[in-house]
Amino acid sequence: MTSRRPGDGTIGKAFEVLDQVAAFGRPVRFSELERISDFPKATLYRLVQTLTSQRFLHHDPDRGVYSLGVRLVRLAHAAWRQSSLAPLARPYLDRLAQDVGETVHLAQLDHGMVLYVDKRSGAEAIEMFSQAGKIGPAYCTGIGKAMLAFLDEKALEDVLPQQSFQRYTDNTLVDRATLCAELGAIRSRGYAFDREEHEPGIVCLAFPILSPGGRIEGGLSVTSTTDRKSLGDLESLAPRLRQTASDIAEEIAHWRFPDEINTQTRAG
Amino acid sequence: MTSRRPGDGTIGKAFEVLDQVAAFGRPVRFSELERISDFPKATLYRLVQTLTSQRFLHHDPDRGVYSLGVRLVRLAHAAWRQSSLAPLARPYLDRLAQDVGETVHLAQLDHGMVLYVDKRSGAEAIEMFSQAGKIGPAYCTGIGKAMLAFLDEKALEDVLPQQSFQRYTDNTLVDRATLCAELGAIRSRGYAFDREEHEPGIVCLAFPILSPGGRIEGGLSVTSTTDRKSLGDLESLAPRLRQTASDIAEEIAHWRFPDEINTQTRAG
DNA sequence: CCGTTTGTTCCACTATTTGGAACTTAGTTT
DNA sequence: AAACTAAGTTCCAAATAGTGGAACAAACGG
Repeated sequence: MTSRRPGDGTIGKAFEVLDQVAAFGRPVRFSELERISDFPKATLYRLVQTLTSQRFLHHDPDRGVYSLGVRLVRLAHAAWRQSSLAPLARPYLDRLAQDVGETVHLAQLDHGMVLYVDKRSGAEAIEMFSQAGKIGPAYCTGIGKAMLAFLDEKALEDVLPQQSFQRYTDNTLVDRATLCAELGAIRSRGYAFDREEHEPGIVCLAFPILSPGGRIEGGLSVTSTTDRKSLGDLESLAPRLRQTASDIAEEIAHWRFPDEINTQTRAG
Repeated sequence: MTSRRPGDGTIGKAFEVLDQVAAFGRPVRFSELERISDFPKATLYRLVQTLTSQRFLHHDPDRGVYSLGVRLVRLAHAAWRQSSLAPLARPYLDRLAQDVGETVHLAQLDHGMVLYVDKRSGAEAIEMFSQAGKIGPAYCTGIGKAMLAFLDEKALEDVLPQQSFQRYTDNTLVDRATLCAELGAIRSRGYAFDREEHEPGIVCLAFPILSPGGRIEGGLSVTSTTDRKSLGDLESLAPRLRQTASDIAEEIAHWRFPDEINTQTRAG
């Protein structure tokens, strides 16, 4: 029913349960889970037991509810640190945000969507939705389109069907053909705009971060509001952004992991 | 060999692999994993394939290395948001940090260790995964001891053997008996100190956050350095801290999740 | 007090995982 | 260039681990 890939067996099922718990966005009863799940009660029960024993779920015995476990936070911290993109890009983001005085985002593609991995808020705090770990659509954000545009044909073929093409504003690109044309333009221009396609009044300029081999490593964007900056104003920041994107790309390419240290067998 | 609980079958094995990748702290070759893993090559291979297909691991084909996948970051964001502690405590942390002008930590217990879930450094802003998700020892930090002291006997029995009792400084409590005595003192006093037990020159004052039922929900601490604040100075902050801890506790107790909204079947 | 809902256990059936071994590449050495 | 070595990938029969219908226990609501 759901998009569980064949061949991922029990492990895939366990992760599906995790996603279902996450989708609730709040602690959840066993019976609630059972209702939305395809699994028979006993099966679901055992999956939940196992996940709880592994601390990927947390069971509050007072309220009888399950929520995502803290071990995820712990692992995610490790994931963030060992990803080559976010930690290396950090100082560059700081400097860029300071220079341009607007909100700056760093993102990666995850399963056809934009996953924000870091953020700097500009002078004024526009409280938009975005924080590390947050996800958003790819087809209607500047940073999303910048990354899509540089996927190879095969990867794009995977990712296009995952776009929901929901209309958020009058400017949202709502079909595949229009999006593909736009991606072509972005590819030849080298960068992408968000022309209020996701939220009215919000515009952005975005660059891809490309490895020397041309593989897409992530995206970088500057976001502003129409009453502060026109698209033309934003475009004048293009050289500064391009430079930062390529600085980050080079940093990643040159990065050699501190060779051969078997570190800890769990410190404490 | 490793502490894989019996009965957690294939799922436990998959998570063990995730931990092993995390322990490297850097992208890792398949052969490196094979070396430290108890699993036969073919088995490990399939586990890694499955985890990669599920985006819990990421495979960089250029370098032939695996790292933790971005899906973890995504799930962790959901975990952080739906945990009752961290999001609810946020405004209280802000205010407390501003008032006391020192670093403030919010933590939970995870597997006998301290898991930091939020932090304020005097003035500066939040960076979620660079700081949240970090772990530290429980037996030699103020916030850790504050939480240990209020565990029930059974839970404490689980957790004490997990302490490494490594000596970090002259003041570190390095055996179970001494620690238990200290926990008793903390229980009757209501709060804990870190008397340079983890790092020389670093002291802290910490309170537990307790549910109405007496269950430990987390811990709250103010950290300073010996040249800025004496233990006595810190202790004078106790009423302020106690208040904040109980405010947070009450917030958690009163929190009723926005009843019965089946939200999205995955937005887009 | 009794019906109802929610959570937990059992166990014969079966599908999935297992891992030794053989087979490719890719990279070195003689 | 042929002969080695190491890393990564595939196969398949045997064994194990997961399945789920159904019965049971506990908690709730009127």
